[in-house]
Amino acid sequence: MHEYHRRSKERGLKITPQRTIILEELLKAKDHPTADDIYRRVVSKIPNISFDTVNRTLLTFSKIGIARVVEGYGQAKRYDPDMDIHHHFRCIQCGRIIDFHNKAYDDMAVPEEIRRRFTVISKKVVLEGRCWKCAKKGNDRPPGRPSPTRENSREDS
Amino acid sequence: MHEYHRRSKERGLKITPQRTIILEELLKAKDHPTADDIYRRVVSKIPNISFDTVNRTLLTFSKIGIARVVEGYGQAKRYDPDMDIHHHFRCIQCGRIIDFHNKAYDDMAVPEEIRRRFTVISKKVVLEGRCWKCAKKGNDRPPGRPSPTRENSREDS
DNA sequence: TGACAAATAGGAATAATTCTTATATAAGTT
DNA sequence: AACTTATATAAGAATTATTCCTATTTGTCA
Repeated sequence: MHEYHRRSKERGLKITPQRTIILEELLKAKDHPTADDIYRRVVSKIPNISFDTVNRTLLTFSKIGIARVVEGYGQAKRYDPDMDIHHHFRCIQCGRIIDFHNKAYDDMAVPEEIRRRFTVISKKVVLEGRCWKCAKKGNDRPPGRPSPTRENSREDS
Repeated sequence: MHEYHRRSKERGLKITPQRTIILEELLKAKDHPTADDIYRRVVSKIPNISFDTVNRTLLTFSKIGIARVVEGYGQAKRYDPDMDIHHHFRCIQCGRIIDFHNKAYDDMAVPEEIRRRFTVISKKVVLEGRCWKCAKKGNDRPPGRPSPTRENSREDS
């Protein structure tokens, strides 16, 4: 929240009630909400807010570094308010993304070859496989369509 | 190609000329093409193929394990025919994804905590930052819209 | 308070993906 | 080689996600 004010001023961005409430909702989120998810949560507080504003604002947040877009696979963008280093496990069946922390992963060095050519800002390990729920269901069902965008449970993508 | 026949038979999938040509194009690709990219390449060989067939087929390939969908950030899905372990660098400005190999990364152990709860099938490190081209341009331009879906150069996303 | 750049709402437009349905075809069986 | 049938296809409609356009409003700073 403090970062929000600091970086906004730094970039000449205005503090609007819409942005503030969108940020509050995002920070509150324990999942990795889509723009549409946030829109639904925010619209109850600012009934006439437009989807475009929510979407634009989330992109703005990711540009100024107070949220990030997490990796997806062609579905809707998903945002993550946790800017600390952490890693992801992704279920190839339902699309759920689960955060985890691991010191060894945090400490991995960036290869010289890469550092020479690029400016590396962040680093993360992505593991893929099946979550306990999908493994239980049996892997006979096609891993086709990832989980629905709406109505998400805990520890969700 | 052999895997294609083996796994198709295993799953009761048919070998159709469309699928074969789509696979050939995918294997030929040195970038990470979108379904639309592949469609454009294939349509010159099978003029009346439908986009839907290409899209469906690519999804099928990723299900039977002869291609994979690479991480994106809300843009079109991108496919990768390289099933061997490798890692990605992604430019937050232009969206370009660059493959690289690194033995130390390949050898990282999967944390016990994760192995207990999930079935891990693949593992990869994703680095993010700016590529040399975007770093040169100066980072004044908003990192907003990622690179265009079309007209991609080499070493592209 | 006044000026003005930036942000917003609302709806239109575009992109990406998937669905529906009628038809065609690969692959196994005779 | 013909038969059978589950699977795949084309074509276009429909859905979902995202962005653009424009008139209007609103923070911010002098």
